[in-house]
Amino acid sequence: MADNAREGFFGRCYALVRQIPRGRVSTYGQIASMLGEPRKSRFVGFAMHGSPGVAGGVPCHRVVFKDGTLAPGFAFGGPDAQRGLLESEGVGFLEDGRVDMANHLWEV
DNA sequence: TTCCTGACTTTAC
DNA sequence: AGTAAAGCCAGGA
Repeated sequence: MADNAREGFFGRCYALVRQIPRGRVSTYGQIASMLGEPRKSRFVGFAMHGSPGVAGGVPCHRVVFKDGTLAPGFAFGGPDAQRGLLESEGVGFLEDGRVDMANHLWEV
């Protein structure tokens, strides 16, 4: 299906995030880098905001900060919900409340 | 139609 | 090593 940049940079973000397997997470910068634009990290997250949602095939909850932390309170209703979703997928968390990217960072 | 803001990251001093 | 500033594109008002 031509989900290839159908909506500009946003569409590309959705397509890429959509390829993130269950139990795996990725970072905004990582995704932006995959798109070939490591400078557009902001829009990756912004694209998630305009994303159709998890039901739309865009698991924005699998996208976290480069530090492994979650959104401060812009997404889903709180990082708690995001944490719950990730844990439900088998993603481990650190004592600091960060995602265990060391073993769950999505790599192509 | 124009201006501003926005889930971030990187580089520079 | 830590702090500060800059940069990117798109959508909404």
